[in-house]
Amino acid sequence: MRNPKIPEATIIRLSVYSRFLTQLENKGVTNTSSGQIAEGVGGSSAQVRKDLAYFGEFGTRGVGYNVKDLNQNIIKILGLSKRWKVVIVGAGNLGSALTQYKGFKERSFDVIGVFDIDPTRIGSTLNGVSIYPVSKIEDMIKENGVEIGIIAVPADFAQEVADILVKSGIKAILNFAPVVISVPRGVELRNVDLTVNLEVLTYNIEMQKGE
Amino acid sequence: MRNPKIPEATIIRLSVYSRFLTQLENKGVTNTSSGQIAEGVGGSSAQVRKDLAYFGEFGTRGVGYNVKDLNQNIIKILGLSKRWKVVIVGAGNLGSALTQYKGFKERSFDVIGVFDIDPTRIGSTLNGVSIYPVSKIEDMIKENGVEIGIIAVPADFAQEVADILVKSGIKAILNFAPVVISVPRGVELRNVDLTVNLEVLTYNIEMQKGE
DNA sequence: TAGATTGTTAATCGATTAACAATC
DNA sequence: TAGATTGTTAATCGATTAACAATC
Repeated sequence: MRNPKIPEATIIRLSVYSRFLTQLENKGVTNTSSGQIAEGVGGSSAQVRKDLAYFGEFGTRGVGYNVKDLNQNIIKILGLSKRWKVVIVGAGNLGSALTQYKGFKERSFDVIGVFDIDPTRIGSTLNGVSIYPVSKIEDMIKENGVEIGIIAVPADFAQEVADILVKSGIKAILNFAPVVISVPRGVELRNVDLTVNLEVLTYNIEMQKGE
Repeated sequence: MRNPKIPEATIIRLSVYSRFLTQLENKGVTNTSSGQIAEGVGGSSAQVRKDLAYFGEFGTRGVGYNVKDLNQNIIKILGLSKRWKVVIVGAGNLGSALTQYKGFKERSFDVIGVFDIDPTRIGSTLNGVSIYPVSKIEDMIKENGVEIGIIAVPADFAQEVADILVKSGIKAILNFAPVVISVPRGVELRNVDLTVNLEVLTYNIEMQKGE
């Protein structure tokens, strides 16, 4: 294993570095440094170099990094040099917004189907993506080799949906429902928790006042 | 300062504990233990006790915790015993979904206005919340003492919107735009990064394959 | 009392930061 | 060569885990 326990925080930062490098590329910048990247993403240059060092040597001492090269390397590390098929379960407000979110396509994610239980929604399309009944999830995943599922249903149904996704062979789940769900080992799970994020803010606001 | 550097991870977990305790309350459960909470949220009992210990003694040795009491204490810690006014900037798909998101109200957040630059959107309402022109942000924040702003505009406009919010006296910002924005010290900032979350998943999927 | 479970301390683990030799 | 910046090691810092005395 050439992988000595890489912090998750490092992976998150690599993703942010990559986005920043893409910005530089678009501006026509060809060369950069750990200092410039750090400034662009709000970190330290030592941390940028450390994060990159887990995966190899991408720069030139005394010179810095080639923007395009480095970005391609990070994209490769993150697994984004291929396109990923994604299904979204829940075609409510949030599910619909996510389905139509342009940022996913730019970063190599293709939403190929949305699923709902509401018969009035089924059959219509969102930005060219069809809404199917939940009963079709398994076929869709198996026939297309879908590896990522997004859960955007109310909390009460989230575990049930997770179970369907797992049974269908999904590899990873991004959960937006405000509830803790459990999946077997081997299935990756991340939670995007909208209220938790706001609550960290309110805690911090109150702390400031109290100081 | 009776606040010896509390890890942000602790605050995030407290928010999740609180949600779990609310579930228990709704089921009519009156008493619980650090072990039960840990099981419910996928952590360890030692960590639950440690997290709570930063703020006081909420349990009884040999007995456990009173569900309602503990939840109220955590809610107080997080600053949620009052209601918070929130404005959302951006009435596109994501901003609209967030405006109509029911989970916020349940956790003491009231969205009192949405702002956009698109004249065709301005004047209509989303779930009873009016869409105003961006030029009205400052008045709205100042007149209502709004403390939290949510950014749901494209990346290119995010910094500009952040500047407006800051200038209007906002205390905290939740940023959904996929770009690093900067705010002065004293303004809290958190980022909810949709693509970064997917990219951590793809990295992990690829890692598993490689092992 | 015996059993259970907290609150807290100490030990461990892991991540970040600082420093600097290597080298372009 | 002198200046710049990387890659890497060692030092520091912080968070988690384990253990257990306190006590209901």
